[in-house]
Amino acid sequence: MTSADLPAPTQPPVKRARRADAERNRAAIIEAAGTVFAEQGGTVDVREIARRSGVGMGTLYRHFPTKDDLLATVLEREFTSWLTAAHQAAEATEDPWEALTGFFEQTLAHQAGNRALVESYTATGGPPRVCAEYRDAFIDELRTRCLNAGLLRAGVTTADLVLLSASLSQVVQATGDSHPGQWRRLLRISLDGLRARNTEPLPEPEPEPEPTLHGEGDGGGDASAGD
Amino acid sequence: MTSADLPAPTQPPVKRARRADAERNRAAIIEAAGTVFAEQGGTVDVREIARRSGVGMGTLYRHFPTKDDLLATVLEREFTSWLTAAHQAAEATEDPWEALTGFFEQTLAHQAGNRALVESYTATGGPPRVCAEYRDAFIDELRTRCLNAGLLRAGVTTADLVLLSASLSQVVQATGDSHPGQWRRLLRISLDGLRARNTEPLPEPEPEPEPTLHGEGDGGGDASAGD
Amino acid sequence: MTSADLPAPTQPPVKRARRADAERNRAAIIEAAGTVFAEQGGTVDVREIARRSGVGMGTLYRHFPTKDDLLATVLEREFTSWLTAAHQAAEATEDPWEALTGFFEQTLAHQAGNRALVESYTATGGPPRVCAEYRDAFIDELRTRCLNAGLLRAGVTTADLVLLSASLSQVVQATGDSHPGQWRRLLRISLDGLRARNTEPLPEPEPEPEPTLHGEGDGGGDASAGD
Amino acid sequence: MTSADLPAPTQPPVKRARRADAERNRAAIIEAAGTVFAEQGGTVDVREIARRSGVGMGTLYRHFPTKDDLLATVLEREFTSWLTAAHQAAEATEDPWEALTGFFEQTLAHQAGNRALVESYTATGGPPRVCAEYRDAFIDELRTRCLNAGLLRAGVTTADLVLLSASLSQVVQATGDSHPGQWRRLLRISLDGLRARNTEPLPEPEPEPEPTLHGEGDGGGDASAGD
DNA sequence: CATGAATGAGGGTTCATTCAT
DNA sequence: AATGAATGAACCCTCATTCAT
Repeated sequence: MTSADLPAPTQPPVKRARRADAERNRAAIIEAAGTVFAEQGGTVDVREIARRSGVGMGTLYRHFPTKDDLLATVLEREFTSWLTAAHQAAEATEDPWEALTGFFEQTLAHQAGNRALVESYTATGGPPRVCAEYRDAFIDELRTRCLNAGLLRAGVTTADLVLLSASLSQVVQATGDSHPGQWRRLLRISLDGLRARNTEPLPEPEPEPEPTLHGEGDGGGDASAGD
Repeated sequence: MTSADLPAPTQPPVKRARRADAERNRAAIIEAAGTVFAEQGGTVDVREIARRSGVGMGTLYRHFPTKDDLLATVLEREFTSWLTAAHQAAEATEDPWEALTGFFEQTLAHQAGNRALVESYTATGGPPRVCAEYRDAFIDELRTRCLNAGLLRAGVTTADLVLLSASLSQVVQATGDSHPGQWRRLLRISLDGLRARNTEPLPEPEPEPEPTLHGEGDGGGDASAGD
Repeated sequence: MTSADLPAPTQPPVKRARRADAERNRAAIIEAAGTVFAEQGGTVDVREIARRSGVGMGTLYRHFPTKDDLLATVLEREFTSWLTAAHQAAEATEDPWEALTGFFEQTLAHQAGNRALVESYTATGGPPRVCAEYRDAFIDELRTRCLNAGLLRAGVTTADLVLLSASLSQVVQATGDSHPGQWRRLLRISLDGLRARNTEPLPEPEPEPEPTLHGEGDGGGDASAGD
Repeated sequence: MTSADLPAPTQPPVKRARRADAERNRAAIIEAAGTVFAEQGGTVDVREIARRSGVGMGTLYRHFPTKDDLLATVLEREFTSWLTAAHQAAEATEDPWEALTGFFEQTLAHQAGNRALVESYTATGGPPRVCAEYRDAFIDELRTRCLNAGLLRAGVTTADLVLLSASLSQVVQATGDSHPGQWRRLLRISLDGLRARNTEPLPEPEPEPEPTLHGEGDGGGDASAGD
């Protein structure tokens, strides 16, 4: 993933001299911000992040013109890395249902204890569009595999699955300290509700009010839990 | 302007009047706070509440020494009123499963759009102990009825149901504006996962880590979603 | 100027209790701000003003929601008090030309050393509309008196006089420390150029570009130096 | 990317190249700064200047140890070039009064729209000494020509003329957008006040207070508007 | 020497809480 | 007891200047 993987024998390693340092700072900021946002949520003092990154305020603001930009960046990275890992895990799993289960397990384990991440589900904006698209595509894949294998309840949409994961994430968050592991029970229950043996039709989703902002809504594969 | 202007010849003169006045103020504050917290969440400016209650800051702080105290009081009241209504509805319903379903429906309908209430699930603290106990007792009743009727999955605990309701509440909140009604699908899925036909055993809850703060947890009927 | 001047025997002196204090603070803020703005211009730290007023930041911002509001208020007050004094002096002066001269003298003496005031001529916005109108009306009066007495050069507009005063104010400012009194010479020169014995016609003012904001422009009595 | 890539066999090798490069940078900085300062005044972000010059911050600060130094340099250059042009124009004009008039016209036309230049009249410091001397000498020349031709009012000093030009410059600035051309009227008025037909003596300049900083001021040929 | 990233002291503004009236 | 003005510690962000590369 880093350019270290690519041999660059004939190129002058110039011009990236300062960039290296800056990149390290940027990384440090993102990492510190990730930690701090996860621990304390999106309302932390920016100074705290600067302090923990070991950089000055100016550096922080050079890299991220706004606190919200920083938060968005951090969330996007966490989203992406989570999705990547989840995707790989799912592809490595033969059994479709096991893949679905594993996805949820991984998701919840990953998001437990990340306050900012969970906050992002409630906050306006939600995950960045790109992530959401990627996520939806991936989840849709899982869904299709399970459907084709006759394992998934008829009528379950991608949006349902997305919402379910978001919903359970918040449970993980809420129970994280006092009842760790409790969420596995809920997950099992929900997944059992998704099994094909549940033949009752699901209630039709009401038509969306005004598609003012979110230009989705094809009725079948809709998603986007977080906005 | 004060009720002191009104002579109250036959009654113990001043004290009562004050009391009444104070009580009215307290009620006004709680009502306004309820509205405002529901609309804008727990981060609103206290002034907004004072303004809408028609009382001064001093009065507000006389009744509630802290913003958090006010919030806790408001939440407790909303919790209680919700539980009372839910309880009555449940008692009026013959069919146990219908009672359970109705409870969830009512809960989610009630909590949709109450930002502070939903926030309270994530925030440390959660609902006050008294409420939690009441709630747990009530839900346990629902659970037992369904169990006895052979409708509820074996091994489902009160805590599971509590968590489920909290979890779905957050979904309602998050999807409220963009996908209203979407939550009914999730609810159906979850409830189907709770049906007795699901015979797989649920994962055992791990033993609690350190009962540092919340001294509950009898192992079987434990609950308390919000801490 | 204070309500102490008005006897209020039959009214309850209630309800202004806190107001008195607040009013004193407000006055203190305005006075301190006046001083500080005059000394250092409009860029001073708000904290400095708070310090010199003896109030906290919150108090300052309670009275003036924005630094600019404070500045505007201060400027308006200074404008008004200056105009009032100038008006009275002019009315007390028989000779029209002497009235005009006195007005300029008073203006310049008053504005010498007030950085913020002079800055306001250059800054966008200028004096508040009301002040400008009052000022223009007053200057127009002076102008008419001189014209009727056959003392003022034909074709001189109110706007000319307004501009002249603004212009000389800046000279006073610029020369204040090093060449005090120097401005009197310029003033004399300018006034002599305004005398009726100068019979050459003045260049026509070009038509205004776009009357986007300032709804003036009757061609004859136009004014508004500061925008 | 540097000129070091170009071999310069027949010349003293490196040093000159550096010098040339540095000189080009310096010129670029000054030019960009001139534009930016003129457009936005002396408070612009130094980065803007660096960006427009195409040099890094370090280079900029190597050439000008302080933002103020850069500003001073820019102003000095603009002053000088303006004076040079004005001087030439004046020398090419036969009629002394026309020369004087032309000087003012040119000055005002030149300084209209140069925010920093006009700001410099109000700011402490003013134009650098050298410029002031040159300017004073030149204006004194104009003055003498007019005096000798019997066109200029008796007692008018160089300082008066300097101040007048500064004063009118600010008017131009202030009215530039809303009332363009308005300043010509004021200029005419002032010049008419300078004509020899005005025989009233001008008020004596008060003796200077303390020649703390600016050791000029012989009473007759004094000048220096900007401090 | 050039570069541009880093620094950090402010600057304007908000808001939970206190306190004089 | 009620009022609402006062408080001041934070908060987010900017920008002149320095410094490692």
